[in-house]
Amino acid sequence: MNRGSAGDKLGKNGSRSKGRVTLSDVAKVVGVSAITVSRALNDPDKVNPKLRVRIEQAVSDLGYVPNRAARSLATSSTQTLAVVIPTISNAVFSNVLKGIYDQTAGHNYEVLFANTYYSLHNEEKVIAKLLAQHPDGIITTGLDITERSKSMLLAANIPLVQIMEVGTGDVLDMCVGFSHFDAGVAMAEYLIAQGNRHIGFIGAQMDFRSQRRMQGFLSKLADAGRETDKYLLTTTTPSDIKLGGQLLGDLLAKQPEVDAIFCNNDDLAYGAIFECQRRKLRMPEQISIAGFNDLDASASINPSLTTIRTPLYEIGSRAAELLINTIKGRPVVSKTLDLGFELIVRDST
Amino acid sequence: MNRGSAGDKLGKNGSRSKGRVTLSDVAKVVGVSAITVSRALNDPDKVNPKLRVRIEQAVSDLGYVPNRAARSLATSSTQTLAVVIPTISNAVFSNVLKGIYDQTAGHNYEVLFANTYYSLHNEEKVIAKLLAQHPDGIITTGLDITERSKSMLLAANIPLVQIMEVGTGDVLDMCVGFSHFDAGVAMAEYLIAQGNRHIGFIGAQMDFRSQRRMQGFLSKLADAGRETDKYLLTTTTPSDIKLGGQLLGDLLAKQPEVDAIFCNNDDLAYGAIFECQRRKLRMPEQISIAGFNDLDASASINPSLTTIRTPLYEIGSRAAELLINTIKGRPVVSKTLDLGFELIVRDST
DNA sequence: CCTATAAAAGATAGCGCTAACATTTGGAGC
DNA sequence: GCTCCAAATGTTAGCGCTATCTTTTATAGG
Repeated sequence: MNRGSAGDKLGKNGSRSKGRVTLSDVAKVVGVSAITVSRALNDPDKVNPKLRVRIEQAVSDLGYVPNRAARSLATSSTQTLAVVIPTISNAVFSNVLKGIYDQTAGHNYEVLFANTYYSLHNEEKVIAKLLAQHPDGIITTGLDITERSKSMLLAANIPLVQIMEVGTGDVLDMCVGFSHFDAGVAMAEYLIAQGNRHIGFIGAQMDFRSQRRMQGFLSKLADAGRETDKYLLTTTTPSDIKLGGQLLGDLLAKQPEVDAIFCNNDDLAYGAIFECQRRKLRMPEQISIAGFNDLDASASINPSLTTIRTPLYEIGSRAAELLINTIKGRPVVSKTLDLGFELIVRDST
Repeated sequence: MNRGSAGDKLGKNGSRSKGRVTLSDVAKVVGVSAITVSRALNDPDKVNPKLRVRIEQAVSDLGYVPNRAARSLATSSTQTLAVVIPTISNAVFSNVLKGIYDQTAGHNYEVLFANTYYSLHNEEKVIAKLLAQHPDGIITTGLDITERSKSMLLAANIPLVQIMEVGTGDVLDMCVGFSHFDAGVAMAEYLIAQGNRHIGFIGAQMDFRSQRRMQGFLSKLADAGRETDKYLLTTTTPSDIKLGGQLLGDLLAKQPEVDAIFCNNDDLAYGAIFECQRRKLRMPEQISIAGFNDLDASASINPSLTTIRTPLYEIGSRAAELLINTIKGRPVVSKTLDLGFELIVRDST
């Protein structure tokens, strides 16, 4: 049996429907009213068990699939959550997204997501686009948003969770993350305590959270009376592994005495380690390399990478949980969740 | 006149609605009918430019956001594509997904996706769930599906693209990918031509496509009169970097003479390379390592990894393109697209 | 001025579902 | 038998939008 060309948008009967089985088709077959079938499916306790069985049989015989658009229109609830992240092609956010999906899967919510590619202007556009779907709740990344985004989100009047960081700026509604500034501080403290003398920082992308990590890092270095600008190298180019090697090379060319580098993220750190390997620089004897996020490869690379483990999956699942609880009217203990971070010391420092 | 008396039972703002701005709110403000506002937004050429400007102004003043559920119901088109992939937490599929998103972003389609976690049973469930959203088209991964999945997909009567591989089994509708068997053959040919004597294979997950790669690889080895089972080590455990190191260790323990290994995917290859580094095995002099997919790190790792580049992003974008063209009734030249693969020779072999 | 025709705007009627209210049914209790 | 009440089912009226058809208004030509 062939599938028929997708061009026949209107059913054979010329009606506007696609000729799909509807609730009233089922109702007709069973000999009851449509609302009874609706109840049998959505609130089974309210229909006579015997009838219910007949209805379920008919639903299955006819292959009835509820039309969620119609349901949404009638209930003004879409059972949909919207998610705004910078980019899916970054393991950081695919981990977060996985947390969101695993959490929602059991709750019959659909997830819609969109990438901003780290642009606030794109963010406005995708927020508008996602809100047009009238999601029951929305997750956005970061606390830095434009006024326009803010007013759209507030006007939507749905629960909102801002993820990835806490402790900076205004939280519009709810918030799940950790302090990037503190993470930067923690790494600086550690590298200082390890006895490194010329401590550097390399960063790419330099979105708001990267900047906060850097600020925390530099503020601690300053407190300890260390150089801050001298061993600093950043770019707004999107981060990748190759770039880590280049930045390390550039920094070493300028300041060969640098003996420890905090890389903005693990990808850059991998690139830096590979470059050190090529230059036959012994880690950590000649140079220490540290990363951020504790992605998969960090434990296996040689030397294994000292990094900061961030609760990515948990951020996603807790944010989705908060959203769902709020939507369902369940009490929410705290509107802001600081999930912290953990310094993972390995062989690279 | 306005809609007044009929709705009065439900209070002014209709207690069922969420008090959002609707088309008729905009229409009232501008002093035209709702359908004119609808046209101004969806088919601007059909309304007088001056009026259109006033309508657009009112839309913006009121912060009107169209309700897509209502639109879907009226048009019986959801402007939604469904995507079924094994797991988002695998760079392979996040690349594919990115291609899908970038392609759909310009076409005002929403994307719904679900993970099967490599289980055919989960796949049935997520297909049912996604179809309940009445997507206008659907993308699924692989050609191996259950009868139940197949009949649901056919019953939905929407365009379908099966992605990731071509040339095996029955294509239900359309298909975009490449031949995993041929990729395995190509790698075997290359490793043989390089003069390796004891050529092995390590694999994890071992989903259908992994198996096909392995079959192609082994069949070529067999053709060349080489050992096939002796240097073979696979597991159904999900693949990750650490596992690559373990499998390499296990294989070397059994067969220390192995001098080349084709790893099921780049992640395993990275783990294998890291393990070789720790064992101070010189690559490629003592052992050659090859991977599959050409992920980001492959060009930077030491030694850089010989691998097979697969058109992941392109698979996603071409699949989405096919779907959209079919939905819009545009002619589709070919229902099956073999995008091929490319052997990337680097320093690890 | 009129008609002819195109362009612009409106009226009406649903899409498929469910909230709210209305009615019927089946027992329990007297 | 009857009343009373809860459980079960039904009726009605939209949710917000657009397909379709109809009417009005602008434009042109004679």
